Amino acid sequence: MLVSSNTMTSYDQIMKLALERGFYFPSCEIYPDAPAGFWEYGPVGVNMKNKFIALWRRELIRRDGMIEIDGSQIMSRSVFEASGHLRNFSDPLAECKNCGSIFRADRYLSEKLGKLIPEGASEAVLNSMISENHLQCQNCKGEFKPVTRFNMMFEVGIGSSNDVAYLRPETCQTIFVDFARVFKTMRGRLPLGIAQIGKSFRNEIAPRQSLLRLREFYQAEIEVFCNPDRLNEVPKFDEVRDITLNLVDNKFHRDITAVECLKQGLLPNKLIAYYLALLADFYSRTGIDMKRTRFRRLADDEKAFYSHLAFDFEVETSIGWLELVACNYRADYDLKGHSSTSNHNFEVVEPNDQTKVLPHIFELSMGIDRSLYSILEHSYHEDFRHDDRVVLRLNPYLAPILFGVLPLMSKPNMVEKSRTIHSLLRKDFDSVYDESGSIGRRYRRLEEIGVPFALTIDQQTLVDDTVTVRYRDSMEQERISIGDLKKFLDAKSAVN
RNA sequence: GCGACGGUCGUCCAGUUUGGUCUAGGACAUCAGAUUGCCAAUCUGGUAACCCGGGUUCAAAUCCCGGCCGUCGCACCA
Repeated sequence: MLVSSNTMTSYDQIMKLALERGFYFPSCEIYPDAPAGFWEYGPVGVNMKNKFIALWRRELIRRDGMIEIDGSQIMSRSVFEASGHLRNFSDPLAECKNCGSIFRADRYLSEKLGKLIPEGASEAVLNSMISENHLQCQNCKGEFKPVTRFNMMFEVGIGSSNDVAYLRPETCQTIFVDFARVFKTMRGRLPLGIAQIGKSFRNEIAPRQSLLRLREFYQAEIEVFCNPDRLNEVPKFDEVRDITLNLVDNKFHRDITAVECLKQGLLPNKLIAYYLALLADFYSRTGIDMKRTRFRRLADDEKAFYSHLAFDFEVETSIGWLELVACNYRADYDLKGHSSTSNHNFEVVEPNDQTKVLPHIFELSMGIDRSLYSILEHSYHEDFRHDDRVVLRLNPYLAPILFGVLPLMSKPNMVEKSRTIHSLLRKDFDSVYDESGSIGRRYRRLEEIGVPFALTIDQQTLVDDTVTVRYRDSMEQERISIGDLKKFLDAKSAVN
């Protein structure tokens, strides 16, 4: 039993580990004009990210029979006319002429005047309201410049004529735009999940806290296309009915199962219950402490403009509750929009009764970067019994490196044997070879980046072809013959 | 974006108050050699930094201005 604690794990400790060991670090850091909100994954981080994605594919995509696409990051202007992002993905801003403070014009007005400002109020309307009511900056009593709109999308110019296009602010638009072709060519049937992993781009005003609020970030999105009249026809629901969802609406329903949520009317239908449970099941395999997670039902004023019903999957971290996944019932908002803008027909035929239906969409929009941060924080332990060693207790299938090969002594015959053993395994697993420093130091180095196993080559190896396997968490050891190592490592790195 | 505070080796910190032996120091980490040989041992040696630009000055890590970045608060988070 590991005597340890991660109750003290802080953002700063994870940041330090990330910088020192190559998980992630600031983009363009050698130049003084490096903009905020852009971060790179180093060698260790990228391995972990790839493994997280592999787990996502295994536990969500393949498990549920979803299909996956990979689209362009730059998309045409029309896409965002149809999606509503050109209209809604921007805020009217009022800037003080004097001190430069910026306020959201509509909210500022409604706060100061005590009345509701309509969502789509034009700049002209907002300007005249400001001047009629003689509103001044609340910080310095300065006057406001005319209201401008700030859109969070990055604009790019295409070709020599610089035609306007945008970096996608969410990956899911590709899935909507491609839906008709993908559904047809893959002979789809509702309900069908179409998924995508990729980068999205948002011009955040104040990016902060490394991976937690980025301007360029990874999303893993799943769009479930469904028949709105058949949201309770989900035979697979029984597989997940007993999975725990910590649901929060106006009160916390801790340890409530998916099936109980349905019975109590906390979730509206089986389809939503099924996918929330699937998501919870996935995260329970990442090493995140599920006792420190919740599904929070968003109030109407918190929801995105396209969302009819929204649950955030949140994780408790040292800096508070962090949104990892947005689960939105988008209804027919997207396909309707793309349909009318493009004149493309997105209806599909239900095979059993030949009715035409415009699918509704339930979406699971996962932030990969935040997920990885949360896994790191929940996995970070200090072992007070052994010199406060830092142990990253990652599940083997998420560990950036599965094992290290270590000669006990740097004697030529032992080094040679170790290299031979490593070359037997290195193509099948992410691994390192290390002969530098004392054996204890090398163990410590490995466990800090979550390497679950160390294979130590000693005198006995040279005699009987066995190695010592040392376990990261318990520090226990056992002897395994070289011929069995691949099978052993396969078994140990399997998802359970 | 506003405000407050800050930015020195990979990481953490000393040095800035009062400009000058700072040719920038330490710890940890890292590399090489010696030694040891199953849990961060020891010894020796090495690599490695004043965020960027401008200004003041005989002289700037240190003072001033601007920018960039970071932390926190406000605002924002579709």
